[in-house]
Amino acid sequence: MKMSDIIADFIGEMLSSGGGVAEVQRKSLADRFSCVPSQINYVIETRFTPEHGYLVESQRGGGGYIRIVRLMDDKQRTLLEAARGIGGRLTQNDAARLTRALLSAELLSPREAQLLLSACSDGALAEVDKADRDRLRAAIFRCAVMGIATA
Amino acid sequence: MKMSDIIADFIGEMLSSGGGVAEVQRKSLADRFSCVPSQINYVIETRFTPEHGYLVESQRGGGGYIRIVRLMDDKQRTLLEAARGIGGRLTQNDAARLTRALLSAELLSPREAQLLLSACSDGALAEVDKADRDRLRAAIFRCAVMGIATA
DNA sequence: AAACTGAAGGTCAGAAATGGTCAGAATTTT
DNA sequence: AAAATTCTGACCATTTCTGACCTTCAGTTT
Repeated sequence: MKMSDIIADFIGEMLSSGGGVAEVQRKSLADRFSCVPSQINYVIETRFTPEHGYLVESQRGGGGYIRIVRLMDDKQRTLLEAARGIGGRLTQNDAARLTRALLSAELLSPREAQLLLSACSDGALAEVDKADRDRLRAAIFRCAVMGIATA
Repeated sequence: MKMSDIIADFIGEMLSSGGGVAEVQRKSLADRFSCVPSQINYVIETRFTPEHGYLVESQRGGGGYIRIVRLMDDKQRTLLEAARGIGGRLTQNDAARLTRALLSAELLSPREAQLLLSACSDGALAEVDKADRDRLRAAIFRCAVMGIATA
């Protein structure tokens, strides 16, 4: 198997386990596969292009990175799945985590994420009994996400 | 995570909890993050510029400080006013009307409008007593709009 | 009032840490 | 053998971080 394929597979794994987002450092990856850094560029340029359904962002300098995002063709479908996956209760932390995930998968814009989070924050639900909050939060979150998924 | 990002986040937190204003001392901040003071300048110069919507004032000498102020643009201000204008109760119809208004004023995108409306729809609040719904809806709506206005 | 002093903050050049590009060599496929 | 693909390395660009040196301000001393 060619090195490029091995590296591409590795990135594919990262994408799967990372919910569609993989962030790597060029040098580390190159070291791991004992190749030259530009090899990583080659792999990305030949297998993770927009035509293949990927989006790549990178940042140079200290702490730099290369982030590969799998664009889902049917974002709405994924959103819908996410909404269905929400259980009967949702803590504020869980809501934040889920929102971050949807955000990094680019299923929501930053503003939409903020809107969603604020709408089901403890602040918004202040007048609701603590015991009921997480259930209500789950309902609001689910409805909101389904709302835009089926719009 | 890069030091610059960590420091920027810290300042962001201060801005949020400080209602859009954060006042720091360069040396203390640098000490807290074990970096050189000019690093603080770097962070401010790269992430809290006027282009990013911030205003920075500083004062040298004893008791000196650096104050970072988050500026709101007109849209944010208008959104905030809209949020403040929401009374203690909001019917689903009123929510829809208000949302349409914000939408046609281009203060919200269609998706944001849909998200907002779904989040405080009767569907989302099904488990809440009818008598309480409009009050809760007002709270959710207000929080959500303020959330994006002050993001 | 003027000078001094110590405590801030400001600037800037350069080092360090990453990622990007591209021409050409090596290898594989046709 | 020709064409296409893969790999490498030299050189470039960008971002972050550091430190030496500079400026300003408030309070204290003369």
